[in-house]
Amino acid sequence: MKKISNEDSWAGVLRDAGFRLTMPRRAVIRVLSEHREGLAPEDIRRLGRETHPSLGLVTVYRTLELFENLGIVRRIHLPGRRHCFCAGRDDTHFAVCSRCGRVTEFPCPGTPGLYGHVRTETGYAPTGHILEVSGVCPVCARGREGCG
Amino acid sequence: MKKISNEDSWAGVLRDAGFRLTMPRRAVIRVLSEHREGLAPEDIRRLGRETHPSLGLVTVYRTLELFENLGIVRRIHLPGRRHCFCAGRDDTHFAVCSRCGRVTEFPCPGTPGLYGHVRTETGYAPTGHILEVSGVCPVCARGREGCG
DNA sequence: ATATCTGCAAATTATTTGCATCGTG
DNA sequence: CACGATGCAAATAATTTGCAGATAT
Repeated sequence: MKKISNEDSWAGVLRDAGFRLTMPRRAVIRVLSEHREGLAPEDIRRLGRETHPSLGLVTVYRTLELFENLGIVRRIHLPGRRHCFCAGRDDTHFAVCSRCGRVTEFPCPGTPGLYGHVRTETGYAPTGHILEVSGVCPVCARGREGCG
Repeated sequence: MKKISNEDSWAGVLRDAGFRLTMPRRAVIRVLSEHREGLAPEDIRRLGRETHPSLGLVTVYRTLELFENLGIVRRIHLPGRRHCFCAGRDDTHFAVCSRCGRVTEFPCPGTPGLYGHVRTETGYAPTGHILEVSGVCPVCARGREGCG
């Protein structure tokens, strides 16, 4: 019994939402599926051209925006200024390796405690949150050569 | 006994770190002290010109970078793409009002639980984190006119 | 006095838009 | 076939750099 791959599952999300499964989108899906680190739009275009040589940067931007809206790609807010993107559902969070840039998803530790804390401290009624943890990934912690 | 104002305290940080307290920097400090919402560099320049008419956008960028490095100003990563800046120490977090954009600092709810969770789930050794909570601020929750 | 800081103009980088064409459903 | 999607070129927005002159200490 074949396990449904990440790529197949994304294709399903696209179709279910009424969007077409085109070659450029396939290329972007493949790139994001095969990489575990945050990628800038320009990186995605370059890597995507390995399988779809005519892939344009504009299409990458549009595809990322679409995938972000569909909840299957996440924008990463690195300490610096450039936005990166990564495969990931929008109910999870990311750990970002400060050595190699690898990104790993982890489930939300739970909001009740946090939201109660915020309500007490600020009076706000919380509705959502962004959480990113930076640290050293297992590969970098073990070997000296890192994982990049 | 006069309470040390935010502005005086910032001036102290600057001097202690060996930087000069110039008019443009005073202007930026004043703007950030007087506003409780995230401001884009362009906003800061416009508001800063009320007291220092020759304030340039480039200087605003450089000042924000300096203040961020000194740990007295924080970059806010809004859902969209534009970076905003806000007064705040770097050991706190922000609640951002989704209605009026007001930003309120709150103390970190504590990292041990979170970091243990991340370690278990990902194997990463956490060293820091970004946390932003979105919600409705008390002013917007009460009146209909919001606070903007 | 003098090294830091500033502001302008211009360069660079990031992102969006217009439009003719292409390709999926 | 029809409409959504693409890619290019160009427009716009965001940020950085070079440098001559101003200014805090």
